Amino acid sequence: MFRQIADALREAIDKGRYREGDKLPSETDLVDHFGVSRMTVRNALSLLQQEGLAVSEHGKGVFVRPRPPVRRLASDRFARRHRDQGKAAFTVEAEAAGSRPEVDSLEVKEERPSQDISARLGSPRKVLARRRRYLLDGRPVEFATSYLPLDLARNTPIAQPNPGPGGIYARLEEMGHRLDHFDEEIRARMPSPAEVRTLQLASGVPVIHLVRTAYDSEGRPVEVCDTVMAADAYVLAYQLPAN
Amino acid sequence: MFRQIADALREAIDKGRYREGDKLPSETDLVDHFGVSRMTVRNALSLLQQEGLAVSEHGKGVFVRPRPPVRRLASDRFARRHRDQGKAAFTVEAEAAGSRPEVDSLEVKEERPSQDISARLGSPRKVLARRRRYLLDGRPVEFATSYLPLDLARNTPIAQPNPGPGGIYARLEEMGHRLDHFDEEIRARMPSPAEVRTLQLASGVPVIHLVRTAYDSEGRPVEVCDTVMAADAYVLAYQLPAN
DNA sequence: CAGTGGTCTAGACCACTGT
DNA sequence: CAGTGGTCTAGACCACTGG
Repeated sequence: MFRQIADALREAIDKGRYREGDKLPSETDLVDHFGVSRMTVRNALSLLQQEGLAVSEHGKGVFVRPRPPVRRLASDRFARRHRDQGKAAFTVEAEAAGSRPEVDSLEVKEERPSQDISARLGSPRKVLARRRRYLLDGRPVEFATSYLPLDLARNTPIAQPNPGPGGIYARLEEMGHRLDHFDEEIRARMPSPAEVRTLQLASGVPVIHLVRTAYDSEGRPVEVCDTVMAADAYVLAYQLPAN
Repeated sequence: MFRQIADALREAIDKGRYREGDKLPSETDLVDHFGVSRMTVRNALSLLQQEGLAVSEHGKGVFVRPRPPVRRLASDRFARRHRDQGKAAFTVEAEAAGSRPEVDSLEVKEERPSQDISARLGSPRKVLARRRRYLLDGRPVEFATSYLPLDLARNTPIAQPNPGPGGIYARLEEMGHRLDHFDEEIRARMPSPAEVRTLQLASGVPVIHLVRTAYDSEGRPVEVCDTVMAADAYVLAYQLPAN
């Protein structure tokens, strides 16, 4: 029964009878309309939320989930030519798209690396960790941590909260680590409770987990950036040569 | 209360007191242990399932979700050098990884393209659609549809269920469409009910939606491949040049 | 068969929202 | 304040699993 109710609502949403942001019938309405108990109705609404089709707001109602504008990450976003500006890439790009960018909870620390990070960076004893959260129009969309071998980053502008124009990649190149290429690994999964909090994720929204490793021209890994993104806010775009 | 129960179980899982595939305490056990009603316990277990930490099996119990082996898709997987074999790339690679590959529900049809596909392919009136499902060790992991402009694919080996060694990309190149590059777009979201069925997805498992467009050396889009993957079965890997 | 999870009921009280 | 969703109870019957 609760599946039938969910199907009915899903179809109504698909057919446009309810649009993004519209309020669905209240639980009481559905109880009356379908002649079932409230738990059954709640079960149906819960299904739609798990599918990412609806969000509930306490005291207000259940709404068709609005599709936020997505941020497109192009595969050339770290190309050197995009780096000679005074502002961070995120800021430039967000303003170009007409959004209000913010960077938040910036934290720079020396740490002992996790096993995974350590392996990717060639087993340094300690690393510099740069954490920050990105927001668009007040909405958190991404939480990222950069790790650099401490022997490379200590007492450099990279250890400062604001590393200066062009970001840490520009600083690395100034320090003689000409960047050669980046490896990116992409996974998708449901968020942990902590991630739900920091990214203010609605239920039914997965995260994209991206781990990028930057290599210098000698093949040494110089940075690993671990990024968790709200999946409904991003499209990742890559261009691959046919050979 | 149900959050506390979920927290307790989550912590026990994180700390390894329950391992992958282990059975969690039954609902009755939890009711007795925490002194709450069954709905409260079910609420807690449902949370863990939404997080992708647990799966329930009717009549058996609730189990810590096993992490299946992931398939790594490298960004050079369509490089020409990987194409001169007799078998499909999926098959070769799966066997190398020690898995048993299968391809399933193969279907080749002429269709009118959706608006999105049409735009990507330069607005052909009709397209050839090649649908197929991929399985590893009996488990569905990916459902893919390739679309090609019909004027390009009609009456060619591409319109056959088995297009021959090297797949449709090899055939396209034989037909004079030398491939130049691919664009890939990646999104993650929760699956539709239909996708849950065809990929046999557990709750709490998102899908990765990948749309790849192949361009020939004249810049013409010659194929769009729309792929939906079980997110717990894949890591996508890309290599980006620093310039 | 006993034990498990799946569904549903009927009712209660609470917390949040907007008027 | 009325209307909304959030949580919880106590109980019932069902469907599936395994011995």
